[in-house]
Amino acid sequence: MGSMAAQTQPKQSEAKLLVVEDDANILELLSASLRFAGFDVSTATSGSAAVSAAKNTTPDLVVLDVMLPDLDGFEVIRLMREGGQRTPVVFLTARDGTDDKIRGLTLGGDDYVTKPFSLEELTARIRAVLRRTTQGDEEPSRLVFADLELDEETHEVYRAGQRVQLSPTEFKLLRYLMLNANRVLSKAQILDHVWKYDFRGDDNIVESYISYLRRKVDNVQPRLIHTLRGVGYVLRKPAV
Amino acid sequence: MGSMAAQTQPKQSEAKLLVVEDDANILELLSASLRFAGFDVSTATSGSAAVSAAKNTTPDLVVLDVMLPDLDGFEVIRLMREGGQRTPVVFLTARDGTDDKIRGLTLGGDDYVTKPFSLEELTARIRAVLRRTTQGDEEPSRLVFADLELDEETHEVYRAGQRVQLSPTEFKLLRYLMLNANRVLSKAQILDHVWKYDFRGDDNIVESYISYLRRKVDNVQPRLIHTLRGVGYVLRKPAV
DNA sequence: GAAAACTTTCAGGCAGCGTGCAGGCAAGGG
DNA sequence: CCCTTGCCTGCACGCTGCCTGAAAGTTTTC
Repeated sequence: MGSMAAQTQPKQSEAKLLVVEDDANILELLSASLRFAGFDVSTATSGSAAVSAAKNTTPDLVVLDVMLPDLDGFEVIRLMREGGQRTPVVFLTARDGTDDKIRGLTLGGDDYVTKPFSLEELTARIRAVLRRTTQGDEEPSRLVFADLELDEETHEVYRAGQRVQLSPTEFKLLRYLMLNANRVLSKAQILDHVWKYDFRGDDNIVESYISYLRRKVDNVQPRLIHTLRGVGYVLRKPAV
Repeated sequence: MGSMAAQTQPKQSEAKLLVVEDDANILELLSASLRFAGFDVSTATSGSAAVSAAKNTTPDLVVLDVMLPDLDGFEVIRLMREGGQRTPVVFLTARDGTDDKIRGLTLGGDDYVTKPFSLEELTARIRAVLRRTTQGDEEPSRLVFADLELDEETHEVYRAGQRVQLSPTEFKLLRYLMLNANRVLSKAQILDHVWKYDFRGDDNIVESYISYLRRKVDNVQPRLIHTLRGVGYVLRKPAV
């Protein structure tokens, strides 16, 4: 019969997140999708609200917009840490990389993502930070499906033991497919998760990247990337 | 005598739906058939009515036309969620994919269906979203009848253990037959459920697709798809 | 600041699919 | 037994969705 039990959720460890963001649209986008990804999400829309929320709910990680109406993100963190909390942070920043303060963040185990970002980018960073800071129960950084291997830390990809070079978008797409192996993904879903949220292009770009991936990663038997005409794509082992 | 108790309804969990649609014809079509499919349906014909209806009846899922006279669908959702409701949504949208806002709909477990749609398409999406968002009591995604198996998530179909490839319409038709196993379905009924509601064609297309299905899926003993001359078709195990 | 790598769009081509038609066959009634 | 009616299915046509090469546009690298 069919393969097997669950393949339940693309879920991650059920960690508690605090998401701090003043733009209502982006906040909604983030909380909806992070919740769906299996996190326990609470929210705040200002710096001061964030500080007290962090005190009460003791999140495992904070997703924090740098630009806030009252305090800026760095102030928020300073206050939290004065209060004794060492919660790791993933910052959301605007693209003006001139901001020196961002540098040096990765030293403390924190990280940042620049707006606009894709959800795959953000969740990958969140997972990576949690992996680093949650010592003990090693969340593995290596995804494996059939003879396909992808290492989230080193960004290395192997098919049938052979190293394959992927561009950033190709990598993100493949990771998304692997995290959702055996689940059919529509082009709309792929666009929503792998491309930046402000992308205004059409579905065809997904077709293009599927084509690139096939050439680089799926050019041997058995084929793993399958098209379901009118429905979407799926990563799976061929019929029994 | 006869087979047995019930085989009651093609019922899904008796979930409460709120259907929001301003076109009276379509609203009637939807509420009638969703009710028949076993849902507990309430309706609204404007955005503001929808918001307050949602507050009062706390539906398990909202079917929401994007184009409404007062607020648009996105505003409705925004207001509902500001009110603390996390109800999942299936949007009904026009086909002109140019609508930027469509992006991001698949993120929180929500989904959308483009007009014109078939009732099978819509109910399948509703079931899928409920399955995903109702954690806990796993509604199975696999329909089984005799040695026929159909997986709604992966779109895989097996007959007697053998994998069978179906086109989208073939798949929808088979799903409809399986959801209504042991119930006689007229060609008109099939046309109404499996084909888009604006289809203006001939009954003969149902005959054609039944023929395709027989060839692909019913070419072994015992035959499961039966013709009732002058009445319709039925999926059932041969006489005792 | 030039070159290389990467992303995005465009367009041609192809295969799978949906639909209508028509000839043939089977069932049922007179 | 023949005629009628309803159903089955092969065929053909046109359309849609998908794939991919190439070019244009953008970002990164050196």
